[in-house]
Amino acid sequence: MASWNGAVASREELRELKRRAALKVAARIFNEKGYHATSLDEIADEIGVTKTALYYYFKNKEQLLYECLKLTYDCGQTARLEAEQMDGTAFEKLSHLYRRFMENLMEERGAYTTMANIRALPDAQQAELLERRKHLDRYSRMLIEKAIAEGALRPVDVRITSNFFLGAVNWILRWHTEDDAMSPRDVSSHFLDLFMNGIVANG
Amino acid sequence: MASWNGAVASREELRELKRRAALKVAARIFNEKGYHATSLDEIADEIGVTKTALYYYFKNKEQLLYECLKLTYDCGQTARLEAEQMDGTAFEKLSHLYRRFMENLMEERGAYTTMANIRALPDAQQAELLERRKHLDRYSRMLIEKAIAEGALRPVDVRITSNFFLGAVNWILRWHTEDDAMSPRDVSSHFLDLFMNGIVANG
DNA sequence: CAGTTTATTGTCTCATGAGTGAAAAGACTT
DNA sequence: AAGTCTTTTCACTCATGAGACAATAAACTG
Repeated sequence: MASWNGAVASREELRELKRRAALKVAARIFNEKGYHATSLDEIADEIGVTKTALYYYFKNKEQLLYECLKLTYDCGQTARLEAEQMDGTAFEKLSHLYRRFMENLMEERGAYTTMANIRALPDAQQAELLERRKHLDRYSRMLIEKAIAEGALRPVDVRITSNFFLGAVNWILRWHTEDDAMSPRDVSSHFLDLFMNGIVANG
Repeated sequence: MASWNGAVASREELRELKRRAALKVAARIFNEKGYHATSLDEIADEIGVTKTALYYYFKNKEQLLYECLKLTYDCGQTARLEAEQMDGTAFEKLSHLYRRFMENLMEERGAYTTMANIRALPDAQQAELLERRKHLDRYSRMLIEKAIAEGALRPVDVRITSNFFLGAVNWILRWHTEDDAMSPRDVSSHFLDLFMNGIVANG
């Protein structure tokens, strides 16, 4: 690959752009083959610089992982804040939360959804990410419960349902690439439809 | 942990039991933190032996990975063979395939569903596993298409639907532990129900 | 275009963890 | 209880990849 990118911008902006680009490349490879299987040399090669250059932008490899994982929860948080501001039923909020979460993940292209590797991080960062995950999870479960109470959803097991859908969502970044035939919007619509309505024919 | 296990059996049997036990431990840790993040020392420690002892049972670390991944497709294959032998609609076969695949995975406890790490294997083994995955995938997509033609399923996008459900299934081994409150049978029933019927209240 | 800051590289160290080989410990014969 | 397998360990090597540091190159000042 060539080098960083051809955009024209100020110093600070350029630096930020390069950081972003690096994060994006890192996230893509992490999603493809996993954090531990990815070497910094590999990421650097693909950008077109040497490993050492990466250290000018990131403290270390963990920092790269941390920021990718953080982006995952930024995507979730953005979606949650939007949902919280909506007025409407719990069902509508839940739909919005999930749809936007998926769209954000696919559009961002810098997120890494495999939480298993969180263990590689220092305790403080681990705790922060776990807390953010919990927060998102609590909100989503609360909405499911409310939507059941509303009568919009049938009385499913909240834990299982949550694990079911989260698994499907976490897997998206493994198979959906930037140049996929289907847009993030279409994928998330379809996923939401499958989640809400299942696949059996009605009636 | 103590050592291998207290069963009484013949030489050959004992050896096989130990192999199995090791595989089970390895798979659990792989599912927890990923293949590359797991050291042989760690696996050995948890069994109660030294790393070198593992080499008496397995050629190398790759072999361990290979056998865990292979078990995943053994689970799928068993389910497929059962489904193929059934008589009934494509819908019924599809249900059976998925249900048994999930149950087998959870009961087996030696499978590792993260195909990303397949790259760590030699080409021949990679090809074999990819072929087996393809086979399972083809069969499952064919059943979905047939079930749509039957009118049992609505006309969903087969690729997206398949990715959706497989993601959810692949994630199971990450959160379902042997001593989970819910049995494999219950989890798979619930998953199948969610997949088939979605979560919105009918009518 | 000399001087200063920013960005990148080349070379090196060092830790970790996979894999080896020889020795020891257990178990099983006769 | 000496002798032979089988199983496990101890002590080592060796490759890989993260990270440090000093030296260059590029870009921006006045």
